Amino acid sequence: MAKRSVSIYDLAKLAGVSTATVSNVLNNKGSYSEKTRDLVLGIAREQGYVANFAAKSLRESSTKTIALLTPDVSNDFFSTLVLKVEGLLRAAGYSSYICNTANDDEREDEYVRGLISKQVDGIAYIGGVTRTPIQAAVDIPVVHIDHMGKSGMTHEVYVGNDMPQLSYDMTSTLFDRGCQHVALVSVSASFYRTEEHDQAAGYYRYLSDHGIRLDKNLVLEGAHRQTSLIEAAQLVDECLGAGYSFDGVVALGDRVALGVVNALKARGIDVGRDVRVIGMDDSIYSRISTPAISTVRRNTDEMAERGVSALLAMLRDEQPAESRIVVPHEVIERATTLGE
Amino acid sequence: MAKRSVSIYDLAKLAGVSTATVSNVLNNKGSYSEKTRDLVLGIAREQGYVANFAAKSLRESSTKTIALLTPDVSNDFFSTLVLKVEGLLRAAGYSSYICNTANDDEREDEYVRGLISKQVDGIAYIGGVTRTPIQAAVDIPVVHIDHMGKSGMTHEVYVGNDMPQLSYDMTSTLFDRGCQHVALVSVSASFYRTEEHDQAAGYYRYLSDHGIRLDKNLVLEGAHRQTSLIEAAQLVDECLGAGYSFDGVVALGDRVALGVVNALKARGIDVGRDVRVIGMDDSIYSRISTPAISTVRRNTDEMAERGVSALLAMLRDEQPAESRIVVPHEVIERATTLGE
DNA sequence: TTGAAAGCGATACCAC
DNA sequence: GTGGTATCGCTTTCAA
Repeated sequence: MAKRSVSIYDLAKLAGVSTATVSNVLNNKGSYSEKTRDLVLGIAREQGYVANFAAKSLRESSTKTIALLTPDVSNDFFSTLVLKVEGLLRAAGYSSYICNTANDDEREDEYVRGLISKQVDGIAYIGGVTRTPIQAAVDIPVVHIDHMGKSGMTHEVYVGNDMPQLSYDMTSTLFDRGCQHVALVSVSASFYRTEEHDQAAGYYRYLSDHGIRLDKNLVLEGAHRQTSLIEAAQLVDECLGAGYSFDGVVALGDRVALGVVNALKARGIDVGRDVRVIGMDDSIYSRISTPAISTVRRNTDEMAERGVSALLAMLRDEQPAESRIVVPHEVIERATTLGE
Repeated sequence: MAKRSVSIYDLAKLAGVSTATVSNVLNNKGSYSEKTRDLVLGIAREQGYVANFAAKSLRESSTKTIALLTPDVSNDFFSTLVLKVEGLLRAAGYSSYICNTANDDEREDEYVRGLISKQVDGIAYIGGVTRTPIQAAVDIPVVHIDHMGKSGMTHEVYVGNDMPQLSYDMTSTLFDRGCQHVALVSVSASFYRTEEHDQAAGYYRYLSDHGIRLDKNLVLEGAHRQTSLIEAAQLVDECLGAGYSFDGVVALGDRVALGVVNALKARGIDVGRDVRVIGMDDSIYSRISTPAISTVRRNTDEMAERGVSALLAMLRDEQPAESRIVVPHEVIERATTLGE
């Protein structure tokens, strides 16, 4: 297949100039007469010339390609970030590899080995949790989006929300509305348990800050063996079935929150009055629910933008201003906490 | 950055053999003694050698990379396919570029030009609609997943459902349950209007096959200016508000169906009895609804598998057995048509 | 302004 | 079984 495509050498021959000149013209580099430029460009166009990136990459040891590592693109929170990041990178002239790690260290290592071989210029680590120090392994710029970590390396940046503060704010929203017994529902949160990115930390801190006794029966954790929505509903159902009760729920994720709301409604509980619920992500799930679910906007667009520009800066060999970029979040109250 | 990585040449020098031998050992090709093999492999490992793919690609004119073109990865139907396809390709030793075309011809052309330059070995066109003949432009294998077209080219395969039949089955499901006036609700279906892939065709065909008069007031089309769920709800609301009525709804998509159900519920209509609704995709949206929404399973996993194996076959230069692969679909009835 | 030629890293043909 | 070397397509230095 592929009738050997035309090379810069062919163009040179046709134009009666050297490959050096052709290269210069094609890249707006060096100097050449307007005449040669038009000649070369004309021939290039008529021959349908397209540069061979493999050759260019080999020569320049830069592929203009970034790897997007994410646990699972089919998760809508991640895929929204992937979409945005890919778009921004494309605008900057980069292609993106998509790599689904399933949060599996081994698979991640495989990817990284492959990527270093494929000579990617940088890595955007979206929403995952590494136990392996990526940056050290690849020695190319790495940006972590939606995850905070301790950056030691020079070419590593973290962008994300202040998660402990975020869950703190969720919790305080409920108590401020008069809740007395607030449950915490999460699904697979353990994936996210790292020193600085503990999604649940704020819940615990709020309780201790306010001298409220932690009731472990109200901390419901699912292992994410099935859709988080279904699992969350089951957790709530079991808890209630076991005779425990609560009047507020901090749900770590809108899907989780929707599951909670559904489970409560199924038991005839008036969500928003009897029990208040708050989720996070401000995703479609919180909006399609009846009653509409209070949530926390995490500003993913800003995450993507700041992450990509930090990455691009590193690719230009600039030292990024900050190695940890905190994107603000914002509580959005809807019916499930307002009770209207 | 990147202390020039070790090359095959370095290995050769360290092992005291030629690059040819090293290459042979590394690729299990040609012949060499066991001793040299162990020596070379040992040194390669201790030097942390990784092949430079740019060089390999240049030499072999094959990048072991596939481009995934999709309108929008953040759409969960597409992203599920992307996830599956990427996984299968990875298992076969291919990396995947992710390209979001937004169904924009111009952007698509840009991508294609870039991809041909980046020397991708093949293209998986997922869920989009091309007006530009991709295959002709790139002259590499192309598989269209979730879209049927007329393949003329040798290296082009289409994989998807029989959409006209699918919507026919949706429609008949409703009439079989006793509906008399069935509406059709779609959002941005016009994107999909191609001769052989008209999502709505089966609706019209069912009506004419059964001598049922088409009521244009019951054909509700949205332009997808906002979330399809919201838009669908508005369409239904306007229709009802204008005094038209129906007792069945064919919704082209589960999100659309969910919007329809919400709109009906808001008006106090008993969904499943007064009005029956069927969606398609068997996505989470149909399952989280109360009442649960009847839908059509499209077997996306099978689509991905058959699409990828056809692509891999073409990459091996085999002629795929079929150039149009029809994946079976299956109506799944739930509360919104069963009325339980 | 233009060109000759070296070299990026790997493969493969052909001698030995 | 092993090695010398041309080659893939492009960029870039240095001379002319």
